Amino acid sequence: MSRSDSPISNENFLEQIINEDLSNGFDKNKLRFRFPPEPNGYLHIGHAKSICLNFGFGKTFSSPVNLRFDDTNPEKENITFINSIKEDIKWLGFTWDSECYASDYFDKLFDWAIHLIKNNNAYVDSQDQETISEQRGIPTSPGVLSPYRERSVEENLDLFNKMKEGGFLPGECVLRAKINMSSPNMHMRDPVLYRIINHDHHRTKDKWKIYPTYDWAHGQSDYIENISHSLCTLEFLVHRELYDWLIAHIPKEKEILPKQREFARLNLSYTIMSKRKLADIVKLGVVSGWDDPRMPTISGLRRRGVPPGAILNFCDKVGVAKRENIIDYALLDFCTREVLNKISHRVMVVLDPVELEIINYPENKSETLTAENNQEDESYGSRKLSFSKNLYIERDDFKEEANRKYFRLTLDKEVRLKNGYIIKGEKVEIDKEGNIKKIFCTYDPKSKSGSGSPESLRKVKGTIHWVDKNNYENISVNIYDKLFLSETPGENDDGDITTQINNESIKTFDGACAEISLRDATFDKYYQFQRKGYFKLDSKSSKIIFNRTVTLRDNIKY
RNA sequence: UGGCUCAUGGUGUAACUGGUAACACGUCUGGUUUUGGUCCAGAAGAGUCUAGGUUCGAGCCCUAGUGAGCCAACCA
Repeated sequence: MSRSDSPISNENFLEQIINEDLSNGFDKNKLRFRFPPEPNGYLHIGHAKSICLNFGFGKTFSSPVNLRFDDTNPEKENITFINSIKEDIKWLGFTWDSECYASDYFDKLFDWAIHLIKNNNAYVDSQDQETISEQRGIPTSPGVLSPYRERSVEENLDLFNKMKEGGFLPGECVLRAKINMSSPNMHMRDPVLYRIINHDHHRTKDKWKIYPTYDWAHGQSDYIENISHSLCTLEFLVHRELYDWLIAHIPKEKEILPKQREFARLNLSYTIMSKRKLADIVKLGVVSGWDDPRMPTISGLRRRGVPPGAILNFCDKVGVAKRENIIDYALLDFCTREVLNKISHRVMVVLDPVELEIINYPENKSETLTAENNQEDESYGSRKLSFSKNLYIERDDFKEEANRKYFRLTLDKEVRLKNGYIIKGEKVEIDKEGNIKKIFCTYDPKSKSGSGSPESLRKVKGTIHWVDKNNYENISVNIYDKLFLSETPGENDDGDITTQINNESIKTFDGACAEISLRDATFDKYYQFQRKGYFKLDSKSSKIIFNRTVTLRDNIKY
């Protein structure tokens, strides 16, 4: 097969690395990956990239993927976050092999720390944080050695045990690896392995007074779990030297030495990925919560109506590489529409209603029309629509007069009522303020949709949606816009993310009129309000409230 | 007067062991259409940060610049 017609999509650099390892003799059955979130917040679209990457490798190599909570900082972590993380991963459609916790390895980690001490590779430093930080120096010049660096093994053992027993206050002392205070890599300048934290842990409760740092816990957890490839974002690249050093200095108990490799994190235009800043706008009440439909969290996107498949496609299209990137939000919208177009139930909803009366339609007549639920897929069936003399149409679907680029209803021109008849605007009733009160039209009785009559086959320029004034459901609709004003809000906020907030990011239409079928709207369905966009029933309300997921692609050129 | 990483159309990602740039989004045309949606057809848009070098030939290799990012938490 020639290169040009190869169906194989290009593998990213990480997949190439794995394939190289395989061709160098690494046993395919020993491949194992992991997704290691810290349970200190909700997962966002950036995490989705990492999830898709790791679980994606799990699929392409038929390898297990662990879900491991990096729970080494009890002050910031809690069970709520753990539960939300698990829910989000499941919703995306992935299944983890083992559910692991770094905290499960605290005993092991402690033993290995003793091992380091005994081998003169770690020591207890009795200086405060500020002093240690000063001694570490700056990247361009070497640091200075701690005066406690040469304590005897016995003394270190003694002090470390005392740390464990709660014999010291937080900040009084730490356990440090003894590596190289002149390394150009700051992380090699005797990094802290353990610190004292007086805080109950959500799993180990009050068992521990000391907690391992990220560097001490992460690589070792990978090692314990037999992770073959530990994939993380670029900012951890400088940690790799330490990652490898620590694994090289603990007892050799495992066959597989995990390999850390780094890729660029996802950035999305007009949004922030910083968990801290996301937590800030939640705390400040800028949004209603982590799952506010405007949030870039998985739960926010879910509530907004973005289907999991769209997120998966998006992560696939975004690619994996090592350079800084800002993905155009339009790509996410495209992925969302792409799947929603196939699966959504079409319905008619008038967001901003104005009355339309059909002059020549019999006064007390009412008829039932049939409409397809999804022209992309016949299996979605059809539904009944009620039609009568008085209807509601969208206020901006009418203009008394307009140029020929305007395809909607005007006086003297014909348009089709979707699934109904062809009508012609005749006159308008205007109130004292000059607002259109009511529109009058005539209809062609022979033009009924689907009747097959010559009249019904007539070409008209526009089709508008409508709802029967005598038979509709009043609903509320949330229309969302971007939460942030700037394309790169995190870079323009001068430390205060609230300065970047778009105050018009939500508009609610409480007087929307929906066809009656929406009385039976369900949470599991995705809807398209024809000509208006894709909508999802809000999962947090008992009333009928719809959230607009995304508009339809719009090509209007006036 | 540090170390490391990166640099390809507007955005993102490709280009096998070097053979003069591809795909997707976006943009623009036209067609179809009972959603200004979908679908179909097509177009514009980079000569690969700069300067040298190696080579018959370089986006790919080398050197030097330039620009961007990361690192000096007892966060992850």
